Amino acid sequence: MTGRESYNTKQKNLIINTIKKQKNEFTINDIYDELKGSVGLTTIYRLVDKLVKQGRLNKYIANNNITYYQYLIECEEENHFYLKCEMCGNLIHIDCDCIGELFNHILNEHNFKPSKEHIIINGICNNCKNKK
Amino acid sequence: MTGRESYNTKQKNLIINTIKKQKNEFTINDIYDELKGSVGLTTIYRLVDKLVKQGRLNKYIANNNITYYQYLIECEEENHFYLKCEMCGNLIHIDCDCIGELFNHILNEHNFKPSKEHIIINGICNNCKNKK
DNA sequence: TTGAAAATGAAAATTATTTTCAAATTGAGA
DNA sequence: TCTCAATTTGAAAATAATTTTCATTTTCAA
Repeated sequence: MTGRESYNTKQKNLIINTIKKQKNEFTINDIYDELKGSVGLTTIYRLVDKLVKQGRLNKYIANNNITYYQYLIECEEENHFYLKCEMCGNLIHIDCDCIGELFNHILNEHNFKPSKEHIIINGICNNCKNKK
Repeated sequence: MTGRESYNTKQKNLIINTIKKQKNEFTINDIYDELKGSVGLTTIYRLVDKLVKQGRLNKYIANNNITYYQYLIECEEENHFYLKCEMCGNLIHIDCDCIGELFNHILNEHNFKPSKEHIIINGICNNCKNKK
């Protein structure tokens, strides 16, 4: 029984809702632009940081050297597997045994225990492939 | 026939050699510390950036929020697949059909064309698993 | 209610990275 | 070997991103 861990606030709800509304990747500034006047920049940095530590957001540096975040679907499955289209930016959540099979293979054949975490593979989605 | 593309310099060689000597991930400062007096910080930033763009270095933000780089093995294979131990930091290059099979599966079953690039899966290596 | 813990946000501080620009270096061709 | 334009370098300045500080406000269990 340690002290209280967290309080609910208007700002937290606003930030989380705004994050969930983002189609794909987003930056700190995307969120700030929508919430200017309601939530301070510092608060956004703080909550986003916490979400990254909790594994609910993926943080990465893109080719253009900008730091992006992606909201990752919450579910009970152990391995989350995503395909990310480099053209349209879509993040496609895959629910398929293939990733579990790969992980088993790695465990058994390569003696390596993969972390249960989000795997993102980049490429081109079907839509964009046909457009070209 | 455009003009010359690149000149060889003492500094470039020093930086590349120092990068190759790093055991695993490294920071800009790791390189700078070794080359202080011989190469300026700006020059290191510039070459490392170029190597990232060429795909010879992997750049990422770790949990501690520090930007790390990893030297990736140069080879002709299309898909480079690595296992990275979260305990000892070892980066293990895997030469196995499993990743090609996964990529074929993604292409055929999920209608998505994965990029031919470096895939890194985190976890715990056999050595460290046994130590615990 | 009350009050201790947690959260907020503006400003300041810090840190990482990029730009600028004058000087030095490179290397192909004369 | 010399020349010279293109490239590279690096110190300093500028910029941009992120974190810290701290006084104030909010939350929520008792």
